[in-house]
Amino acid sequence: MQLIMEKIRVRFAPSPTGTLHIGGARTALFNWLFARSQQGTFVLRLEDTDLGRSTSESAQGIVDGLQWLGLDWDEGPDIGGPYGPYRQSERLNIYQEYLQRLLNAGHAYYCFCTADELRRQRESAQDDRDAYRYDGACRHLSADEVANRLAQGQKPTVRFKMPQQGTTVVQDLVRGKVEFQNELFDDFIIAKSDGWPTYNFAVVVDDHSMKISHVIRAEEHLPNTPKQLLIYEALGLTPPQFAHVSMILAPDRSKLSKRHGATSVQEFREQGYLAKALVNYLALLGWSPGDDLSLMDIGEMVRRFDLDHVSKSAAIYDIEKMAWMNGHYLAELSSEEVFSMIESDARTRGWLTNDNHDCFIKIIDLLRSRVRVIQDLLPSAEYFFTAPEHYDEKGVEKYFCKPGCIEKLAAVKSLMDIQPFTAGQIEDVIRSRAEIMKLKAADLIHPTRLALSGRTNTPGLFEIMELLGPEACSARLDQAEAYIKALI
RNA sequence: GGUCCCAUCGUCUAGAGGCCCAGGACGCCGCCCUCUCAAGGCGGAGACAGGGGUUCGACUCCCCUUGGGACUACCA
Repeated sequence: MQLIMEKIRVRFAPSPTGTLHIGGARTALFNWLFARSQQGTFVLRLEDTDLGRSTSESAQGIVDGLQWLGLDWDEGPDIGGPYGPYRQSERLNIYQEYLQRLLNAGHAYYCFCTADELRRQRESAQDDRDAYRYDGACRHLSADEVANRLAQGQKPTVRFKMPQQGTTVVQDLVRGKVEFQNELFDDFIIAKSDGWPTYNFAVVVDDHSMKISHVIRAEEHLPNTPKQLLIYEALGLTPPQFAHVSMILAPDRSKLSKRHGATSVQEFREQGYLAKALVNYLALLGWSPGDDLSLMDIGEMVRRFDLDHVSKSAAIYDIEKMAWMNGHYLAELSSEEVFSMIESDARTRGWLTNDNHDCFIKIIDLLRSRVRVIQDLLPSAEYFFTAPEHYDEKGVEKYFCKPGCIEKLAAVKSLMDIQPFTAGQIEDVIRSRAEIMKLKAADLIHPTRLALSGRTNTPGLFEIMELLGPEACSARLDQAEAYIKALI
């Protein structure tokens, strides 16, 4: 027997009240992967019914972030689609239509209690043993009474009439069967007094009218799901399938927030992380391909993605592993690609000029395996452009303060007329000189490195010397000699 | 407080009753390479939260405890 499956349609529905967090990015990624792996449709919907907090800048930031990650959508606010509009703020008439249906059928009612009254009730219930629930004061208002208050210009909210008994079962694709007692819920508000729907009502209307087949979203929405299910039922609609993915937590196991460092996609981007790395890392946070594979391009993820391997437990995000992955993807870029990513910064620093492009590429090749994020590359390249202003303290102690150091530096300096001045040549000459002096090559190399770069750890010394050129090398060796003499 | 979810190395995870005295990855440690630091290669330490069941057999199933998390708004 073959089941006729409806076309898979999923959505990512952020509220544009902030940046695209990595948690949201991962939810978007899972939806996207699911859609792409099932030949389904991925829709982007903006949940901007909170008029006070939603901003267009935030919406733009989210859109930019998704695009940067490479998560493209088939329908959305910018490109439209058959089930639009895709911005909740443009769907008021649709919500009102469904709201009216609920009102007419007696599944919802007007509530004239003010926000103030409600807040007071909630506060005084704080010390009680049980949870606060709306007392249903307006549930039984007569039709006349309602008409009267409406005529007076009072602006009511609309509440959903919660069944007082029975249980609602959420059949979750990652969590299995989850049951809720209806009596524990109160008559929650589905439309605010300004006429706009609240989240629990708007999602139902939107997911249904956009023909969403699978709702893949964060676990924090699981307790909302029974309310939504009851709305579907009251409306006589078939609900979509649900899959609640676990949360991403900060290293201290608390909910991710600004104090945990970079948490938004934008910040990672600015810090020099690669989209490929972020996508790969996020995919593995809460999902596993089933075998030992961990580095995957997005195509591989699409091929392997399935909801069965989405984990139920919360994941703590580990910046170390993220950085390692970034280093891996950084290594895969061509030098020119790395170059283009740091080009403007390099010009600003005055290091990149119109005629040192090739030299710059060589510097990138020397440094790239030594940094994990692109933004660290330039700061570690300073000595290629300016003579050291100070020398590493431990290095000074270890090399400069040792007897014979001046002689060693002088010996290297005497070699600066090497022809051609290439890494290979320089290495040959310095090594043989060390032999003549009955020294290990390292005895010449270490003080020279410190003299030229001010540091004890750098890429290969001979490559650095080639790029610096004989004049700069000589000058820096002189500078170091003067420094050492001043020490004594 | 109430409701719900979750629980394998420090972290991300594999594991769908015997294949597991538990596999991989990051990190950590050691070795190799080597002019240092990275990168790379090789090796090592490191976990089934606790207690009861069920079963010939439990990391896997059930219950309790403990611990974490989410929700409890005219936010989403």
